[in-house]
Amino acid sequence: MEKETLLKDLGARIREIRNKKGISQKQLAYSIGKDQQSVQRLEAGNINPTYYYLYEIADGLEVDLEVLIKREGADSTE
Amino acid sequence: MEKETLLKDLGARIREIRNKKGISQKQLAYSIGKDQQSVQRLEAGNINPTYYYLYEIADGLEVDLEVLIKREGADSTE
DNA sequence: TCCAATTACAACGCATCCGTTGTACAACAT
DNA sequence: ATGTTGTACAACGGATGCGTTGTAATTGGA
Repeated sequence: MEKETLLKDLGARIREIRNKKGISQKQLAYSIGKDQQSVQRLEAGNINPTYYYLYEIADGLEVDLEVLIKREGADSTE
Repeated sequence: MEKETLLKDLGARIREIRNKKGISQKQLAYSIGKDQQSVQRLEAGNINPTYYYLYEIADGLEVDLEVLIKREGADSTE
């Protein structure tokens, strides 16, 4: 799996969950002490977030970290 | 959850899985193109690894990324 | 005793994260 | 037309990731 694809997929999952919750990038960002622009870059797949950053996002979205991580059809040997 | 605690827990899980597989830090590191020292710092909880780094580690350990992430007794609202 | 393997810790340095500011554009309401 | 909200893109800069080198302590085998 290519790094760029991996990050874009992650961003897409985060965006999907956020939209499902009906909150804006700004609301999510502020709820965890960040800026709208930071969330935008994350969702766009432009950054490779740290573990703690992911933990904060999961917290802001009120989901378990695994939910952000889980890729459907994932295969550990790919 | 404190950042330091979170990283130490993550490192401990990675070490546990690696030991269960019976491979050394050096073997794991080399299998994913890294150095023993990098893995040592990760397991010690001294770094806050990126998403892609975790992905590589999971690959080297031949487990799903969720396995590294999953914390027993985890609560998204904590 | 000598040597290899494993793990740990510290320092250097380049690349990257990510907080922040500024800006822009579309959709919508007043 | 003006203001508001949501989203996107770029640049700056301090902080940190992490690859690398060097070193050292421990364990165990020849």
